[in-house]
Amino acid sequence: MTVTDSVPLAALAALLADPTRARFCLALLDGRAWTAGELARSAGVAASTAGEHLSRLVTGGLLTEERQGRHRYLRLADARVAQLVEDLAAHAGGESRPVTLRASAAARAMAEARTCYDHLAGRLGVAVTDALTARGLLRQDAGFALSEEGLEWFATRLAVPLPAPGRRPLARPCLDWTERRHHLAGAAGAVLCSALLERGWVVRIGSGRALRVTGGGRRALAELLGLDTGADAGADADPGRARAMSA
Amino acid sequence: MTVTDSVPLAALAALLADPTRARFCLALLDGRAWTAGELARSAGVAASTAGEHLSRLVTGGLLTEERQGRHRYLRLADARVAQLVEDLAAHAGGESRPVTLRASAAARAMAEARTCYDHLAGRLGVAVTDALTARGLLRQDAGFALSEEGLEWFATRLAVPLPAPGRRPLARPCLDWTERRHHLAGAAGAVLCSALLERGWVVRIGSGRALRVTGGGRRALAELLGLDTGADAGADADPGRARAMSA
DNA sequence: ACGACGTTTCGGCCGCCGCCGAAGGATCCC
DNA sequence: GGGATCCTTCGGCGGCGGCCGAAACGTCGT
Repeated sequence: MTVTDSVPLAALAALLADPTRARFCLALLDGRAWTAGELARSAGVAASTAGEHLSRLVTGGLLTEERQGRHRYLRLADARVAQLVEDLAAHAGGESRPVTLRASAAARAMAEARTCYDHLAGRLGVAVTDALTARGLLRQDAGFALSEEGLEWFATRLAVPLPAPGRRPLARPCLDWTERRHHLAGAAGAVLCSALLERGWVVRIGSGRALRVTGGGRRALAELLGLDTGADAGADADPGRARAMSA
Repeated sequence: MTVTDSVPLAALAALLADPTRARFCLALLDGRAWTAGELARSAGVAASTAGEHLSRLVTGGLLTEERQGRHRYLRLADARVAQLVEDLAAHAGGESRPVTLRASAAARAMAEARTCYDHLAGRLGVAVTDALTARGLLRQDAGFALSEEGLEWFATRLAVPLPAPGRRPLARPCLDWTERRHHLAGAAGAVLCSALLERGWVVRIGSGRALRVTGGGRRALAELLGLDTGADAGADADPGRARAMSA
């Protein structure tokens, strides 16, 4: 369509070159499907504006949409796109963004534990990755790779099936933007995260990507990985109300 | 500065969102340092236009520049940036693998030996400079200077006449872009390079600046300077099959 | 000293693109 | 049906940004 398209790289970059579209993609990094209206509000633009942006992102292949009734649900197209956005964000945020120490409750919760597309991030994500490594389950030399013991740990201790080796690598490093270190991503990171969520070991705080480790989760992680997730955070018996996310 | 900067991800993407700037980065993927004019021509824009783009890329941290005389040399800032550009290009272009491979082959040839303006550069250029120095022919203190023995070496051993001392210095250091060290430039560097080319000790690869040391060149350099240029690179008797450069 | 060359600065032009609000479907719930 | 909610389409506005050519600057080589 436009002149930009003569160079595919430029066309792709142009999709992310707009602050509003970039905000959309960053929000969608939590791996969940958002409605167009939610995204519009979270970015602070009119619904009409958001709608056009989202259409461009969809036709550009970065997002996929799913219509349900009067709702339009949007999510990142796949894990590769998520990886790309994370890489760019990490590179861009590099030096000039000590967002880490913002004293808001939401920021603290995010830094503590959150999802990053479909796997764990934040202090929890890094701690789990470190624990796996310390126990010889995960090797971190060139990239990430599960050891034999690691494969067995997933199968018997965690008791979840790992997908057959397909296009997506089992284990890969993902740069954590609060910890500035790598945590476990890839297929193994995804099944680990969903297992923790399914069993109620971690629960989502509000509607965002922040997570909270429950009492049962704390015990389970201690037993499975020797992980000390700290007994802080008071009232564990209040899974419903935890509106730490917003705008 | 602009509104885009409110979201670092968008600011970074905006740098690559312009076809001309994207072309620059893709061209620079070969790891060489290009002059501003070369980049302008390769992208088909005016020198003034290219200059502004390049300044933006430099201040944006994607490129680094180094000035030498009236030239402005530009290269990708580091390997991380190169990785980022490759990732984006791979995602955008879908299937443009051969470009990368050819680029890396070209990059390897360039790093090995090439001309820099009118003298030798790359590993070969630095090695020759080191050999000259080790034999007491070249002094590298403040600048570069040929010793008495060095003058004689050029006249009798290499058997080429050095130009009479004019405006152009006989020997001067020139920063090597791949080796990050200095190699011999100036009038002596120029006559040395043209002598090697004339005698077939080095030949140009394709139409670019990359060079290849021939079998005879290897022997001659070993005898003249005690230089070991490595007997690798297989078939020396096949000058045609070296199409590492292009476009 | 001079000319050639690579690069930069400066105006100025033009087009694209992001933004909005109002109006018009579409869907769900009552 | 009526009304609320979610989204899209359509003009229209404003501004950023890419492009060029001409002129100035610095460097190099003769």
